[in-house]
Amino acid sequence: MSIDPRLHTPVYVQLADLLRTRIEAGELSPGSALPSEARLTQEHGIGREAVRMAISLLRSEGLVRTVRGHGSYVRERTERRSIELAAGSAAIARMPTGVERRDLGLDEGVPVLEVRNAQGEVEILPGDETELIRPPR
Amino acid sequence: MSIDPRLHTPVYVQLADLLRTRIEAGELSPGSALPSEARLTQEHGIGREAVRMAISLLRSEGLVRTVRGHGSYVRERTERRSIELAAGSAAIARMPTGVERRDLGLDEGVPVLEVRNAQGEVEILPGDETELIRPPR
DNA sequence: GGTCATTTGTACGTATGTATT
DNA sequence: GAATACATACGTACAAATGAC
Repeated sequence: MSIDPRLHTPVYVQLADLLRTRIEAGELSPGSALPSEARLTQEHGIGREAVRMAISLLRSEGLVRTVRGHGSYVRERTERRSIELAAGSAAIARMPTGVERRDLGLDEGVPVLEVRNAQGEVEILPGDETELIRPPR
Repeated sequence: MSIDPRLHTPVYVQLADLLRTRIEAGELSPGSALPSEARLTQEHGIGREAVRMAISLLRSEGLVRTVRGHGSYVRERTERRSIELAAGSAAIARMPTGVERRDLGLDEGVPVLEVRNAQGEVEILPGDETELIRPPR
């Protein structure tokens, strides 16, 4: 599997597709490190910007987590706590603000659930650790 | 309000903060166009990459939508359809795959709701047009 | 603590491609 | 076709975080 700059598909998308395939195949397993930017740059003969855009794309999909000065890692599947949606409550999904992301310790590419109960009280829940349920009657 | 490259905060974050403030103040109202990349570059005396990173940040927060060859626009608040979470169902929030984004016509920075009913059937709903509710008893 | 190598982050410049008007 | 605007992609340089020693 290789990258061809002459194709219609942008180089960075080709690299993202390639890495995503390796992740989904389990070749890059949850928790394991992606090759460094330098390695990806050299091995595929492309520029660093294309490499960074590819990884940024995977981050925004919630597949990858990047630690500055350390590397990028395949995100592990988190445990989800089941939260019961109470009668008279409503929930929406949206991206967190910068403040919310810091407060909740959310990775990039992770939405939040905003739940509003019958009293109008709002709660913000981390999207990757929450499952909203309504119990069977 | 101005941008100072000497501050600890990166230039692109400063610009994003500045634009976000103007959006939240209503100075840049929903549907209206942000200044072009060229204008922002000139007016703030910064490079184009910093401008693009700022807008990219706002996009990932779901605040802004960018149309190639046209410009970037403040995203309008969409109407939300209320969907009842059925008994025995569960819902999670996550980012869409590339395919899902195209199929649902989602802007960047918009998550999906993945609802699984008691029969195990899965439905993917656009996060910016959906509100999950459980009716009052 | 301090230094070093590694790795990602920020920021600039330049050039060309592609979509819209 | 022309003008405008965003997208892709290269190169360069330096800053900042991390881990190893």
